[in-house]
Amino acid sequence: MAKRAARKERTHALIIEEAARSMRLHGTRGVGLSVLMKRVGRTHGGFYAHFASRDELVAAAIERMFEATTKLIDRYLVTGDPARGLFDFIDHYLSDAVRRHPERSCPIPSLSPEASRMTGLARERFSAGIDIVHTAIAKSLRAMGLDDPESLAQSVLFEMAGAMTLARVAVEEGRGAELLRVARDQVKQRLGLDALGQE
Amino acid sequence: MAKRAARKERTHALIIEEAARSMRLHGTRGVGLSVLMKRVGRTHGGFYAHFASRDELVAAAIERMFEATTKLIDRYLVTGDPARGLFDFIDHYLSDAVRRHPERSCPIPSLSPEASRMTGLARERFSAGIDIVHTAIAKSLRAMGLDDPESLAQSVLFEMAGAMTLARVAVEEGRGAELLRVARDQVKQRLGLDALGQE
DNA sequence: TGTACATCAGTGAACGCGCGTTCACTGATGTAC
DNA sequence: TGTACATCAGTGAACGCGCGTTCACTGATGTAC
Repeated sequence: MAKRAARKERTHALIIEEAARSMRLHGTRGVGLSVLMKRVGRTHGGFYAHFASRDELVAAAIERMFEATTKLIDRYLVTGDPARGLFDFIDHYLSDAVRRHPERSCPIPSLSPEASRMTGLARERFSAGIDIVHTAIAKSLRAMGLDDPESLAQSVLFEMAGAMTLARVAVEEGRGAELLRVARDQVKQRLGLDALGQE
Repeated sequence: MAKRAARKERTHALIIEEAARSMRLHGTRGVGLSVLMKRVGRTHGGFYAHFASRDELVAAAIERMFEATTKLIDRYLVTGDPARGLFDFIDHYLSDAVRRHPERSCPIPSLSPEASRMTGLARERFSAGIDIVHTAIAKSLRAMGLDDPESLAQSVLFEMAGAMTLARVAVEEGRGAELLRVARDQVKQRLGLDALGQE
């Protein structure tokens, strides 16, 4: 049977899921365990049947966040035409939907400065997550035959991360969406991808 | 005389200064009023002779942080040759010293995601601060005769903000400095500034 | 299949702690005459 | 210049609150025979 084990596993996954969600939205310090466990439908004392400490949860949540980003990479950057894939990846990564929903988007634009203040496993996982994105972009650029794909990929990732971060800060209505449009155009243009948009 | 007023003014400035320092280092939520007032050499109850609330201090500190950035802009981007000024601005903004000392650097790479979660004055000031940097870069690009300086300036600011943020996350020794070198080269290259480096 | 006991995910109350904020008080500074 | 009173930046203790963590307990699930 293992009915108990199955329920525990489900609870465990739900806690991580909810942490990944609300920490991207409010920052890693922005959610209390009490609220979090209530959202999962459990009482907050039960948390310690799953994690030894809050820090351990943060590390688990970061891992979970990058799994979502990895899925995105798999969708756009692993198979198919590299130029077309990268074009679509950029459109997705810098979409207005992503701007409005950090809770289900790549953690890099929402949590990087916090990550730079972390230590141990959480920090390492975040850093490793960034490397995964960089490597995937570099691979596409190399397949496209571009010069120095490693450096160019870094540059592109910097711009995309910065663009989403700053687009989220904009207060004026429509300004965030406008900044993202600029970023998409600029990134595509310098990768020679702008012609693809006219098909 | 106004000896009392002078002392109050000094204390007020010290509180903002220390807040601007430690909030860039640890995040706006990363410093308590008690520790902060101790660093200023006062007891923490005295805080409320200067600010109505902690939020008010955050707004004041953000204003202070951008004053430092504005000074940087004045130094590099207002007078003199625009290309040379921008070249030096990029070198400074993306220097390894800045990476190692967020406490005395531009708040954009260290606090933007937090800013996107703020409301009211603090949020508006942060957003206005970003605009100041963007406008200054755009002005230089226009003076250099580049196409669509507004969009290009956004793109460059995105990349610089993202580069510094991610360089600070890197764990491996020397990796952060390396990422910044890449970013400086890439930004200069796409602005046609790389030739200036050989003088 | 039925009974007796063991396990352990989850409950819910309590813990100490640091937080932002309040407040009665102090004593140096400032004002009035 | 001297005296009496007012001001108020700063003190230091206390406040309620939410935090992460602990713990005695429960009762459904699992195991042994």
